Amino acid sequence: VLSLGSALHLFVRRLLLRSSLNYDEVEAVRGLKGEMREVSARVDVIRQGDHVNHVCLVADGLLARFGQNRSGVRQTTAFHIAGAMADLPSMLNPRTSWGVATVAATTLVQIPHAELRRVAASFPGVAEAFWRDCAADSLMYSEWTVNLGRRDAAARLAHLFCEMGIRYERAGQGDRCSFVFPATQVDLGDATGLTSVHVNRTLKTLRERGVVSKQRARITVHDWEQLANIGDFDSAFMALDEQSPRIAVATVKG
Amino acid sequence: VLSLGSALHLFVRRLLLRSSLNYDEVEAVRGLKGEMREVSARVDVIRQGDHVNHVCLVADGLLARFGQNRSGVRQTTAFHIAGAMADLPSMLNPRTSWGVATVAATTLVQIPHAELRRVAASFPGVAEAFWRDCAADSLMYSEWTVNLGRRDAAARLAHLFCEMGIRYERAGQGDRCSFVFPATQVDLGDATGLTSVHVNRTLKTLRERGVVSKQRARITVHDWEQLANIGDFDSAFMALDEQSPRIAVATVKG
DNA sequence: CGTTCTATTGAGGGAAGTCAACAGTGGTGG
DNA sequence: CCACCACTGTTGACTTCCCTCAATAGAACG
Repeated sequence: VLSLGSALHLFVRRLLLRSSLNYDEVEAVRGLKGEMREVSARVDVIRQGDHVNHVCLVADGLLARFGQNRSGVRQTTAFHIAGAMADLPSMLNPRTSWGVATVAATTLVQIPHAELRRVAASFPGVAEAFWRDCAADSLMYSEWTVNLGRRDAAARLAHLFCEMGIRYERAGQGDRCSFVFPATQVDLGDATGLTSVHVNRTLKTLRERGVVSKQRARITVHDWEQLANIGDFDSAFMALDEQSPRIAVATVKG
Repeated sequence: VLSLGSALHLFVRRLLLRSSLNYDEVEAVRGLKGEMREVSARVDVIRQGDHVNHVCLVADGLLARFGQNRSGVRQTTAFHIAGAMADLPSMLNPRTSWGVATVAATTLVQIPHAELRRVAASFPGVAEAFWRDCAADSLMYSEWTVNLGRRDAAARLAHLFCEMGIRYERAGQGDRCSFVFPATQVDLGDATGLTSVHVNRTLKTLRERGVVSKQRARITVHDWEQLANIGDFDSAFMALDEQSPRIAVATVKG
């Protein structure tokens, strides 16, 4: 069952992947107040240029952050899985330059900026954790740029599958070789800068080579080694290894 | 003449575009210690996977941050002009997943992470300014993803020129219609995911249409309106407009 | 005054896009 | 409960944008 508490639990888990937080800080994050909201698939949660005063924490489902060109064709710039905060940077600049849409039916928690600011102001360690979270996302954006700029269709898809596999695994939602990723071929095209037709053809060859296949929402990797090779994938960029010690001095309960 | 002081002055100027800092905080940033270093063009300052314990502040010149695919072809993910900190996120994770190279001869200041951490720990407002700086960069990465994924060659180049024009103008280094941007056609290809041959052909048509031209290192925009139109450019993504009030409580001189 | 980048142009090829038709699949309402 | 409809996936034919290879000219630099 989905509750505010379980969503915040996932979020804390995510923060702890990249930050050290003490008991008071974790409790402060877990004490955030927000409003649950259920959204069906393929709905725009935030439109480009919106002025928002809350962030969207994904409790379950999948969100895509996107930009679009003049003719309205979308380019996904990030996927947000359960436990991720879709637009944490909006607490620094409330005018979004991006849009956010649901890929599948999604449960999300809307947390007012004021809540986040209150916690971040009282606990510099939490503010730092938010910063680290944003920085980790930022690395992924750079990697996507490389993916779109310098890899062919098969490599782009393979890279994406590797990335999502690692992310779902790290988030405790499946393992890298079998995970639920409810993106259609259109969605995959939006994320890789390809058309859905070409995604279809490319998936077919990957399937026929016995590398990876997709049944409905489930991705099954039959040969991780080869997939990573095709996708030119090095998990180092995901900032999973080492981290610098925290900067913020610990604060007692505020 | 280039000095540590003038470089830090540019950096403070940059931070103030997106953050509010009080006198003590500005003084703390201006008091950072670092080592000046002159690097000639086309030199790798940081290699992918390096473990660094300092950041590079650009005093003068131009740096490119890049990733590469397996075969070593580079994809530039960001340009860093004077006043920018090339790898500020490395103070959170010292292992870089990217490389940094000089595009032109560049003077940079190497500032130890320890210095930055000291200031950020004493002044949460400065830490927040660093966070905002990273977040603004992050927006640009997303925009580059859109650029590479959903725009053709002419639009990619036009978009890049618009972006750089605005950035140089905001940094007080020229105006959007005439600025020094010492990237070769190869560099432009690395940034736009094109080959230098195709960059050459595309620049030719842009020149012939009277939109923009390039003489050596100088870009001259003859028709901003049309350039922005071709490049599908909306400066809103550069987070220049509004910003949320600061989160960190002001700290007295530490 | 050569050497090495950088810019330019041509010819030909290939990866991905466009257009179009059709087959599954799932949801919904009569 | 079935029929319909919208969405998703699949495939073919043709086109186009960009890449590759190659040759040459111009600029910069020691």
